Amino acid sequence: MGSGDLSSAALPRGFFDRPSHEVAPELLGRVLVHGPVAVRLTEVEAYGGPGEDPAAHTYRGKTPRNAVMFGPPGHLYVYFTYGMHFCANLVCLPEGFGSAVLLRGGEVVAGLDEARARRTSTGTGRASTGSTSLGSTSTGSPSTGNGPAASGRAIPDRDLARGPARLAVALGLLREHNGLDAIAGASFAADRRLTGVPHGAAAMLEGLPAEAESIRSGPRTGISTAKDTPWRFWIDGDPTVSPYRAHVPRRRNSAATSVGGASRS
DNA sequence: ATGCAGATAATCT
DNA sequence: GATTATCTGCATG
Repeated sequence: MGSGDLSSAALPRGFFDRPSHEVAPELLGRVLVHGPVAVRLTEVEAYGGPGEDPAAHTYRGKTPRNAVMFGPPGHLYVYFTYGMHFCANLVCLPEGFGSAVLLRGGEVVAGLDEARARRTSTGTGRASTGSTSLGSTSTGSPSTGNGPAASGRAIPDRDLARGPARLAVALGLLREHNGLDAIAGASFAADRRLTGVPHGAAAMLEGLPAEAESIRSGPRTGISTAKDTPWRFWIDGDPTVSPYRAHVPRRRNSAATSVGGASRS
C-alpha cells in the first residue's frame, strides 16, 4: 500500500459523523466498492433529519423502512421505490439522528464487465419491455456477425452508473444490503485494493477527492418539496452526472378518481 | 436532443 | 387510495 496511483485508503467512520450536507460534497471523487465492482462518485444529494427536511424519508420520524438512517454512520441505506428500483445512501451523523447522502451517479472504475452484465440482464434494474417473443424469427438481425446484438443495443460506459437506480444495479446493491457497513469492509480494500473486497461486503475508499473548484451545487432532483435547498452536489463537466429533472406530478389514472365528478381536463 | 407515457410495489395517510 | 429521492422506449424537431 505504499505508492499506488489509486489511493486505496479507507474513509474512517468519523468522516460520516457529520451533517449530510457537509459530507456530501466531500464524497465526490471517492470510490465505493462492493464485491468486484467499484464506482467513483460524481453526483450526490444530502437529506436531513426529522422535522428539518420535508424531502427526507426521515421527515416524519422513524419507520421500519428508514430505521437504518437512524443507526450508526457509514452504513448503507438501500430502499426500494417506484415498484422496481433500488437506491443507495450512506448514513450520516451518530446513532439516533436520521440523515444520509443519496448516491446519484458515478463512474465504474473496476468490474466493468460485471457492471455491464448486471445492467444488461433482467435482474432487478432493467425490465425488457415485452416484444421479445415476436420479431426475432425470420430475417434475423441485420448487422449480426459477432456483435453484442443479442440483447439489443449496448449500454454506453458512461451510463452504467448514471442515475441512482442505475448506480445501485451496477454495484449489485439490493434490499438485502440495507444496513451493510461500508466501513468494516474497507479494511479489506486497504490491503488488497479494489479487488480484495469480498462479495457481500462494502468499502468506502478515499480515492482522489474532487477539487473544490470543480464542485457545483443546486436543487435536488425529483422531489416535490424543499425545492430551494441546494443540497445536490456534482462534479462539473463529468459525463456520468445525471441530467437535472424537476419533479413532475404523475397524472393519476382517470379510472381511480371515483366520485366527486370534478373532472379536471 | 428533448419530451411524454407506462411500468410496478412498498410505504404512509 | 395516493404518492414516490426512477428508468426506459418511442415519439418528434
